Amino acid sequence: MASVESFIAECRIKGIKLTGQRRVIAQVMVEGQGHPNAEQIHADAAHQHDRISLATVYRTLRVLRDAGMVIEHAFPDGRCHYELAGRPHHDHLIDKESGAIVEFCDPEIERLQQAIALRLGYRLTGHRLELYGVRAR
Amino acid sequence: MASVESFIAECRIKGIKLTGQRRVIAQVMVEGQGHPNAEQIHADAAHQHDRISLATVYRTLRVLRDAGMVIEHAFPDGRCHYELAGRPHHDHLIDKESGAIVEFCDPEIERLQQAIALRLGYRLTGHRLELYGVRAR
DNA sequence: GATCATTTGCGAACGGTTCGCATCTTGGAT
DNA sequence: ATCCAAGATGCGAACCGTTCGCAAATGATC
Repeated sequence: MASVESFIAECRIKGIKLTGQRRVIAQVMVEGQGHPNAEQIHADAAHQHDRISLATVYRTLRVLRDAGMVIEHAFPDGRCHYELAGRPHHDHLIDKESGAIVEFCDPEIERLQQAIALRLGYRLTGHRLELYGVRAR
Repeated sequence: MASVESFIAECRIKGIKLTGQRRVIAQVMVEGQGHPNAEQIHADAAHQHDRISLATVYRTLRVLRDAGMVIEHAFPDGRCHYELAGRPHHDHLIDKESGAIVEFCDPEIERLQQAIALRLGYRLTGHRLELYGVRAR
């Protein structure tokens, strides 16, 4: 998902009605980085659109999530954080001191998770792996 | 933590004041099984004590958690679930259909998590690993 | 048993998220 | 370009799990 344009195009293809607010939220998600929560997205969006409510941010994120265009993570700060879907799969390491979020992917862990689920008699449909740590000195 | 008695004894050692309500909650945690949430603990406790509020359950669980005697998990149903601490470390596989929670432990995954954190320049202080799946037919 | 810090129940508050509703906007059809 | 139905928006209230404030009750220590 390189550009706002292609994101908007995908919305159209998926039958998601486009409004001024939604375009702004799309831009914030595509051009922003990291794993913002709804409040941060709202703040960024408000910067470009003077008439956008937090409720609309939540509603739009839900629409995008249900369309598979955005991924929602319930992080342990008690809020949901959002990121663009379609990027390579990864998990998260969360810096307990700064709150910084580092992405990583380990094929070996992914493989093991499959194996464990299978061993327990389950078909894996998803997983959540978060590491918490502090910078090593 | 085999018995309610030893749990109570540990409370005394740790300076946790014992009340009727706390004894009942201790019993529910020690003799119950699984990963109940506060509401379920409250329901079980109310069965043995006719004067126990949900607020007390939360307060007691917090005391026990802070004392390291109970572990709190924020599962994706939006509630916190509790289990006795001191048992061997494990992670959880959650049945997306029934809500059943299966415990597992994989030393290899534990080792990999350490290695990943280190590789990213962090000292691991904790982790959360949940697998979601459905029964394989 | 008296004392005093702690704990309790109650109901209100909290924080993130969702909802209800009246109003406004969008996008397809004309 | 204009109209219209379907759908989106802002606002504030509601929601839900959890926490808090307070006056009353209880437990550990003497």
